[in-house]
Amino acid sequence: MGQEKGADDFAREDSLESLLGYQLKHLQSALRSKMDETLRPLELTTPQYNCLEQLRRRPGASNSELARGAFVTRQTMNTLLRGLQERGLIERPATAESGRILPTLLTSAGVEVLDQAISRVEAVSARMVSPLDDETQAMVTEALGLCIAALEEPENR
Amino acid sequence: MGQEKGADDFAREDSLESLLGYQLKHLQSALRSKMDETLRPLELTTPQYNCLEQLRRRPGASNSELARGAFVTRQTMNTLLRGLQERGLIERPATAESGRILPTLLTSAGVEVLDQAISRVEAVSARMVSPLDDETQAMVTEALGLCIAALEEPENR
DNA sequence: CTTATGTCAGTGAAACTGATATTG
DNA sequence: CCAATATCAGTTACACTGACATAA
Repeated sequence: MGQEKGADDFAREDSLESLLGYQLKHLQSALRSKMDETLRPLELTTPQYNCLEQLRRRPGASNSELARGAFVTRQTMNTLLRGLQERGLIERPATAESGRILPTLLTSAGVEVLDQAISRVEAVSARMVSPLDDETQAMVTEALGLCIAALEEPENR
Repeated sequence: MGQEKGADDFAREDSLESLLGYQLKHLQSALRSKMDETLRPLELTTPQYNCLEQLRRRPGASNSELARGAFVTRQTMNTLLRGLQERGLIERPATAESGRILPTLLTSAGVEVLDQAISRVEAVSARMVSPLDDETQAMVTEALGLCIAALEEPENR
């Protein structure tokens, strides 16, 4: 069957900008697949992992804080958190000590699962960037950061 | 309120590789938001746009072909196509001429909507890459391509 | 009064897996 | 028999908007 087309062939003969957008989508899709795959044995999805991983770095974060870090609404994050709480991976006080914020913490079970998850995800991550030397990697990261800023800056005001 | 945290602050003090993954997610999220926003007046979602745009470059593509190009399953693409067909933006023959492939084509209404969509999306795309000179842009695109290949190559076989 | 938070409710587009039929 | 296609059916994790109460 000669007419088999790899996914990449679809992007050819197009402008440079849209190619970058396409590559972005392609890479994100591939990364998401591999992450889901490597996390499946732990019964974690990628969004769940991201949530736990954020909590490792920011213990006691609030729901809204986590939502911002994951680029979703409070409501969406709340759904994620409830699932993780039911599984005993995180805990939140029933009532707020001050204000409305309910600081979220990893349970020991959560830490345990997360540790395994991290090592698996790191392997995927390392594989992804393996073709890039440190300099290139840093440059790409910086370039992406510039793109983010350009998209997010308020345009006319 | 001094403890307000921008989304970026969450990624600090972490390894270089995961930072790239995080930037990737962040940029993709921002791009998706802006695209949805700019496409909303046309009542198109980003996946729908991607589907139409693919059809512009590959008129007569089959469902499976489009699915591969969008990194989704045939079933998912089929759902998208049905929606677009009901709106009269695409057309597919009711029966296959040969084999089971039903070649999909843009209708004139589809072309019309797509033209408007493209110019809007191009504006977003241009804004995204505006901080990068052509050389950097090309290098980033190439680097991302290498990452994709590294993730997708069969590992142990 | 304004802003940020948590949460309930409803909804929805998009993704998945599984199974079936057909064609080459 | 095998591989690729199309498609039906069912499910689900995520994501959204809207609304409301509460706290600073």
